[in-house]
Amino acid sequence: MDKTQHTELKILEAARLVFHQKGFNGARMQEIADLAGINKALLHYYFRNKESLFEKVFNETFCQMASKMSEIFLSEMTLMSKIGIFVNFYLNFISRHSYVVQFIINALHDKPEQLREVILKQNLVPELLLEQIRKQLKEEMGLDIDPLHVYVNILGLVVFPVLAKPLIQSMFKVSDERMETFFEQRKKIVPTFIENALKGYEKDKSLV
Amino acid sequence: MDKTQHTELKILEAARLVFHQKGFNGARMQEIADLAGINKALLHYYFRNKESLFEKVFNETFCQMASKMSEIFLSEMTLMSKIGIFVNFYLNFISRHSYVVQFIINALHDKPEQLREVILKQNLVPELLLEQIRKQLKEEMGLDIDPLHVYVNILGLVVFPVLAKPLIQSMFKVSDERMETFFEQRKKIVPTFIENALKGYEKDKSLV
DNA sequence: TATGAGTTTAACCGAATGGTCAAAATTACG
DNA sequence: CGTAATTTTGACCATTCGGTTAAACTCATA
Repeated sequence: MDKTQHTELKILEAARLVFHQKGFNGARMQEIADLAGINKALLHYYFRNKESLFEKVFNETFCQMASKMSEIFLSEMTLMSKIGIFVNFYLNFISRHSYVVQFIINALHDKPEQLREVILKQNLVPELLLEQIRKQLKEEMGLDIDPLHVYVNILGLVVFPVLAKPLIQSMFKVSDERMETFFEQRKKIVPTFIENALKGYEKDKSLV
Repeated sequence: MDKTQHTELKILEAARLVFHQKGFNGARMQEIADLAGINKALLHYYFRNKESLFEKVFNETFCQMASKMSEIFLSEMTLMSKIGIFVNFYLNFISRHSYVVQFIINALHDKPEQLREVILKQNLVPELLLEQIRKQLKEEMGLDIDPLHVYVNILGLVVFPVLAKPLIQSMFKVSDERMETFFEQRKKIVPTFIENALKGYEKDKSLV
């Protein structure tokens, strides 16, 4: 059937918008129904309840993020190229989907378990990603650093400014326009920052 | 009267706990009342409504964070010493108050305006902080980098891992104990990472 | 001890919200 | 076309939740 798929898609799209912006607690089933242009009862006809609808949206969103991350970091390039591409891609992606990261972090904060089943169901193997980074750190830069720290550093430099955007803006009176150039600048600054940092480790390898 | 202050403090303490962990939407006035060991009506006797109670908690929490940041970065030390101390202090503080950052970010996401009045009321001048960093970058390291980028980088490296703790743990199957040593390691890794990165810029000052 | 302001409580209210149900509309199909 | 299955709707329900009210209790003080 075509029509039922169409409504289901419309519901999911509406749910995505509302859940991303307001989170589980802030979202209203009525608002999702309205946005999808349907009756609230129909919402429950397609998705048993709020939880299951939220779960669908969460899985979908998380997979989208995670698969792109894997794709980049498991590809055939130098580590520094990957980092450059990653930073660039995510700063673009996130500015168009600014709620996504906060959505994921909040969802996981409330229900940390829900991630493992997604990972299993989607055959994601995050450990491979770390192993790949470790290998490239060693082979390309002669570094014996814990890849998790490096990975978390990269994510932090990219993701945090997006999360903290409202904080930064109202704290330092940054206009929307200047904020946009700020993010644009980071596409260059962050990769250089990371490269400098990693190259600095080569000289003294003492620290873990 | 002593008794009234006592109840007010008990309320604020309870409200802090609940709001920090569950946010505005997730928090229930009843739960706060229970935790404070009082009647729900008494809650509204001391604080007009949920919003005003939340605002109190938010202001208090934010000021606590911000004032310590200012204190460190406006003190008389080299920039690198400040960074070391900052990283150390916040990794300790945050691990004991793990919800605080997420609480602030979420609150600001929902109501970005509420920050400015806090800043004004508390006489915080965030611009001074940036100016100080700019000056020290220039004088101590010969760098002409936008201090906002540097500041955001520092925050990102410290704060993001805390926000993403549940993500990291379930994604890479990290045990609670290993997570604790992970944060402990960062007290050394992050300052070195930043120092390396900044020193790397000295060689080619081309980038913004 | 009587008074009155300040404090605390139990009971209650109205609106919002997630969810249900039975009937109506639409579609699939023999 | 007729009938059964699927899809959609409006009305409705139970519960939760923020907030109110009026009465009761506490306690300082005159």
